[in-house]
Amino acid sequence: MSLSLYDTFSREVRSLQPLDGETLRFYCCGPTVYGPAHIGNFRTFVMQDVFRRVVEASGSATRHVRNITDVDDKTIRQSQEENRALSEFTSEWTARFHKDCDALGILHPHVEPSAVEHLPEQIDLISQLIGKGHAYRTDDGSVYFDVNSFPAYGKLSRLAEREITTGEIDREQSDEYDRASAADFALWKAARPEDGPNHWQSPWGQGRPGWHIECSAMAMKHLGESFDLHSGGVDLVFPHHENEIAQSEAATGKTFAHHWLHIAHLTVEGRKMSKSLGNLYTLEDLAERGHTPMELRYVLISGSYRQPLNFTFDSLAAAKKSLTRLGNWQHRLGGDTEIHSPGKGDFGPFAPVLEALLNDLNTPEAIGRLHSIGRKVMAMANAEELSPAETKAASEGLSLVLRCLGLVLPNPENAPATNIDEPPASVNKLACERLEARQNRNWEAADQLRDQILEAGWTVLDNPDGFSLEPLETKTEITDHQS
RNA sequence: GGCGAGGUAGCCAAGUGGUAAGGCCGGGCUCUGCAAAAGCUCUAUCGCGGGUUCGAUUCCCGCCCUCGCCUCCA
Repeated sequence: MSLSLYDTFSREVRSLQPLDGETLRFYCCGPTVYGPAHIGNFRTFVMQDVFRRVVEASGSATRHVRNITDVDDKTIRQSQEENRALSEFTSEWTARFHKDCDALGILHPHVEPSAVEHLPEQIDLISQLIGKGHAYRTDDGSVYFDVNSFPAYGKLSRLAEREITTGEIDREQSDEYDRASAADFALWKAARPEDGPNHWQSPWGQGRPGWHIECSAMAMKHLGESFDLHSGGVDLVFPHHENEIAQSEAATGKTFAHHWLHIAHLTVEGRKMSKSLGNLYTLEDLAERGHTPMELRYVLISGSYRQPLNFTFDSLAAAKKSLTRLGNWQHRLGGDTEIHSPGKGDFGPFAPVLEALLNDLNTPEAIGRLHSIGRKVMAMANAEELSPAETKAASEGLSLVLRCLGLVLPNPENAPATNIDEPPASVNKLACERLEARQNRNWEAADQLRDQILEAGWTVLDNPDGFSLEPLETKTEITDHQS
């Protein structure tokens, strides 16, 4: 069974099968590494990860390329401001990105090309475009793509149906880069003083590549001139992906990507994320509030990728509870807890979950089915109504589902892992006394001791082996502002 | 203004031409000395007004509201 997936280009849900019959080749626009990625960025990367996992579960191999944008306006400006070498600056943020991705259980792409390491490929592509009359050099040594030379321009974003705001070019841009038509976009940008040492030799003089060209060059290098699917956030539909199509197809005459996957944006508490609103959260910000990356992952896949998703701290708390519950199930059924890709397998009683995922990556439906099927299966398991074979099937099915979703669940046996603080000896002593009182069935004394422990700022929880102590929730509410 | 998406229970969020998945919260119950945890269970007629239909939340029209993109933001 293959995946049906909405295609931005044709605007319909289409069955997705590898062009070469074997390996589904796809390209994801990666991060610009000039700072920490925020949870909105991660929605895209997490959904792309689920996409890959589902394709692999459906039986296809994949070849996943995701770039690192390490040479552009933002990386150059920021590194210059910090007085640091571009490569040092970007490799630091690249490392941070990798760390975050790992924490979120995002599989590593098979190839992760860096823009600055693919300058020859980009220059070559630009040369081809000039040669074929699709691009021109300006007096300052920049090169632009001539949009008028490519009649199909705008077909992805249906630009023809829009009112193009020509003439409304940013003043600063038009002063510095002298393009012929407002719609034309830079393939190569001539060096500017403020770029510092960040310019490279080209047939058109010192400069650096434009933003869009890197993806065309790297995608074609690592996936071929024509490949299965291209993906990114919705904001990339125009102009980034539109421009990629124009550059690539003008150069090769072939269809660039056969399917376009775009992930809708994340809003935060009902509002667009922005620096001025102070709601651009990073994984670090969430960690400071006591939330784990997996909780975020769960939230990010709890809505349809085609719809804007509203992130709230309540949903993060809900995710924690759900994960705990799923973790209990997995523990009781005894499945494995690896993060790796699912591959093809028998989903057993959880087959309807895979079905939901194959239906345009319907992750909310899948999660709903996971819960309702899981509840039934666990009820039977608890009533000891499952044969060993059925238990095994359920266990394997659950593991496969979790791997499709990329969820790594908390193990109830190491449950209080969040509690790093050791209780002071005095509190511990009170708790021991309370245990003794309980063993003597002296409930009054036990309750009194619990009150004392509470006053000391700790909660005592009874369990079969004795007790555990947890610090009282210091409710740092969400009222504090981001700086 | 152009293009696009959407308004479903306190919150998040699916879905269907035949009277609405799931999660969280809340209520009730079971278990437990009490708690906690866990388990069970209850809770919506789908923005407003028309229309098509035997029947619409699901299709069409109008209105109100929200949101995204419109040149380098995932």
